[in-house]
Amino acid sequence: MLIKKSKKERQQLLLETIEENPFVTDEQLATKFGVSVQTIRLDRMELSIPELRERIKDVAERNLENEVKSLPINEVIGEIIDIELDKRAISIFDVKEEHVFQRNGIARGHHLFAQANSLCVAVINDELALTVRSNVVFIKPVRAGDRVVTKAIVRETNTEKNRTYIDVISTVNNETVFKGEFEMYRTKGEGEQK
Amino acid sequence: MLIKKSKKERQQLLLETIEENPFVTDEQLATKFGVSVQTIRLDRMELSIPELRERIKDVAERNLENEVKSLPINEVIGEIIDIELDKRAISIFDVKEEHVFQRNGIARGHHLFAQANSLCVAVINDELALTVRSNVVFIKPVRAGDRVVTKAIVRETNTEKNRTYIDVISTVNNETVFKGEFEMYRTKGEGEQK
DNA sequence: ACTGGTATTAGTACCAAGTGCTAAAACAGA
DNA sequence: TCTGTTTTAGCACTTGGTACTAATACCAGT
Repeated sequence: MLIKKSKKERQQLLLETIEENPFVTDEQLATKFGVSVQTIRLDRMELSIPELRERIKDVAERNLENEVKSLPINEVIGEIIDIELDKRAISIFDVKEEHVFQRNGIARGHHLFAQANSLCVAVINDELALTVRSNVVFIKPVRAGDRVVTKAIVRETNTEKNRTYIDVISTVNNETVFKGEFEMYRTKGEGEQK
Repeated sequence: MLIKKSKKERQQLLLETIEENPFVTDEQLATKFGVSVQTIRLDRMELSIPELRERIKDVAERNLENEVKSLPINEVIGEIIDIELDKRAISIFDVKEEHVFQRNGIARGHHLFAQANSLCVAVINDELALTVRSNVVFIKPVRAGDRVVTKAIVRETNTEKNRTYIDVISTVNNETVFKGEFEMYRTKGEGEQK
């Protein structure tokens, strides 16, 4: 196992080792590569790899940020840019890296659904609006960088049944990428508020 | 600001301070509370709070785990607890405050949709799985604190059309809260991988 | 074989942020 | 005043380093 590698090989391996396990000390690395601790330190210097404690701190800090970041599936998904209560509404949603499958770069369906669903809730002029049922179609893949424009149009409100029916169409560059029908529950009929 | 607190008060505050910012040194704490470093150390001992480096390491370790998990599982809303590829899968999702409308405490529909949609993607044993269409029904409101158990059952796979049809049922305490049918696109038929 | 340059090792002093231990003060209540 | 708790001080030691100097070792070219 302890066949002496060249400096370059060792440094490459060093990078990989630390990448994989940032918690390893110089001492352990020295033993692993069969060189002195000083050599490891020279290597780290050349590769500008920080010392153990700094590495650990970086990991800790980086992930403390992530915790804050992982909450954004929160209020309204997308930004509402136009709304006429109980009639129609438009929102835009900029697709970012975190919304797509890293494997193929295509947006996860539930983000498009979330934008449409949020918009339906928003367009209803009522204290309580809940989604009862929906039929949706994902027509064309959406990718990071795309700006999704979603329009919700109220088709019908049935006051006896406390229901509102909404049609939703999402487009990217004027091409339809998503369509849906939403049946929403509401406590009061339109215009009956307050 | 430097009104001397009682030992108990100080220790309570110490706990909160460190909880909120694990990166604080004994020195800084001593200054903050207007006591000596030794006092802080006694306090930490009594409260069995580990030293700075250990705390940082804990954060780093905890989050490194999360990171590893968040590659496969960040892709999924909810935690998959059982899966038989191309057949069935079960995930659980604990509804928290951030998932509900603050107005009425009811979970936003798109979170339930996201859990179901994620599960459908996961159950498909294929490199590429995309949602094409779905019909969903929100049967009963879900609230913060509820644990949603979602089962996805593959109904049919049509290899010529590259489609898989999946039925999803979500329950809270054995009561159905959500139902859905998902039509998924896949590149290959089941069992054709590699 | 001699010289030079790179690579490696050794050794020292120093640092941060501690632990562990002992001992002296300070304070508080009966 | 005595007693017990709380706080402070001081010192030796630990880890995992940095910064720096100096000595070797190795390898190639002439």
